[in-house]
Amino acid sequence: MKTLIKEPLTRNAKNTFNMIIESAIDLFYKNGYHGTTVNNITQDAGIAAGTFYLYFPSKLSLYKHILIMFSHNIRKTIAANVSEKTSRYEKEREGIKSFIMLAKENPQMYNIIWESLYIDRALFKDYYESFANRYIRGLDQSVSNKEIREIDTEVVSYILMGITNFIGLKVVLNLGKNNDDIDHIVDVVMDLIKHGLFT
Amino acid sequence: MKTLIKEPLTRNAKNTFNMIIESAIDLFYKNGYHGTTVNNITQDAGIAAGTFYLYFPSKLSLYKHILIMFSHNIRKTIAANVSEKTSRYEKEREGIKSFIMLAKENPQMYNIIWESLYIDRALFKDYYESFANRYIRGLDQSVSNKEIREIDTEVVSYILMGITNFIGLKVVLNLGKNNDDIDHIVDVVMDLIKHGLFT
DNA sequence: TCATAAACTGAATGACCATTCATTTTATAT
DNA sequence: ATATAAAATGAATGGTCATTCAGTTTATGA
Repeated sequence: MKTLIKEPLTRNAKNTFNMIIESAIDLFYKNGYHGTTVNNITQDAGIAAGTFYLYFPSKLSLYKHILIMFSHNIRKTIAANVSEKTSRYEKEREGIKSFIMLAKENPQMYNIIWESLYIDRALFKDYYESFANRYIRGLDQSVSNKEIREIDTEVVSYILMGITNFIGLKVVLNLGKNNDDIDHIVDVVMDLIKHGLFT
Repeated sequence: MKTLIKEPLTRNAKNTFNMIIESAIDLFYKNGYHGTTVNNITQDAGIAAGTFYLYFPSKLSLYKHILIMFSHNIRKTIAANVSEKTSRYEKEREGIKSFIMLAKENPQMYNIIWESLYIDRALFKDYYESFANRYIRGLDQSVSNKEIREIDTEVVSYILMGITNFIGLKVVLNLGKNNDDIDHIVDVVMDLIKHGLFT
């Protein structure tokens, strides 16, 4: 793969580089990848069309760069918050809550990551498989600790990612009602995970 | 909204109409909506480009028509299978399994529905909100029956949709391992929903 | 101050693609 | 057999858009 970006060298260039990224995040979110032209991005960033290609070899490479940024960001944020908790229950609660808060604060992130399924399927698969693998490792450890019951942790990791993602979707797109009280939503999730659904 | 389609009248025309839809489903799945041209579709269907516009006023209207077809199909299939079961537990199991089997057999369905988020956000919101509303109604009834604990059924409906969708995603995209034994996967889901995750 | 490299410009290019329409072919009903 | 409506054709149109490039401006360091 060709290099994704050409690093800006000077202070001014770094600034231009960042403005391109910020405009792109905003426009990809609002109008989607295909609904956003390179000229839209450069106009929004207040630069000439050609300047774009000083830093990114193509529109796709910019998209990939943004995806990788988000991916790092999510992992770092969640890992930092989760590591402060000790019990598996608290770790799980914190992981779910961190993700939903992140999604709520950066709705762009959410949309852009999912869209990768329609831009570069391999990228999407990679993203979720590596996310799942980290999850599985944590769950396996908790099974050893006897904090979690003996259960297929691979399937469980997709179950938990599914819950978190759809709750995030609900909050970000404001599906249904009551999307402001994140703590209540997380409580419901934890209640179900702890006690099950049935009487 | 302009009408989505112009109904074909004769036997031959119905055939042409169906070939357009089949080719489109296949190509939208393989290359995405934006990666598929109307000429791709007509070539695959073995007809002239102009013929397309006898039945669909635009590429988007074809996409919407397909989405509505799938939506009906999913609801009808799941509703039929679920109605054969009596207990909430069995209904839930059947609903999850039916969806995953459907997704496995029609991986196109899956991809095309999610892509609506990037083609027409209102369509996507509509799809999931109305799906959730049906789910909520069923859950509320089971709460009345005392088959399900007192719990926020709206949040629960998104939790369950999230689980089903991500498990479906895993199976369809073959994420991770062990994606052939659907019964085992459904067992894990039901185990978690019944007994919770923790010791 | 001057030379050099880095940044930047924006009009032009060429490929792509949804949609149209004048014309032809096919099926049907009397 | 003939008239009529329906179905089908496919080249042409017009607009969009990623990308290029020849030329200009700005910053830096000796």
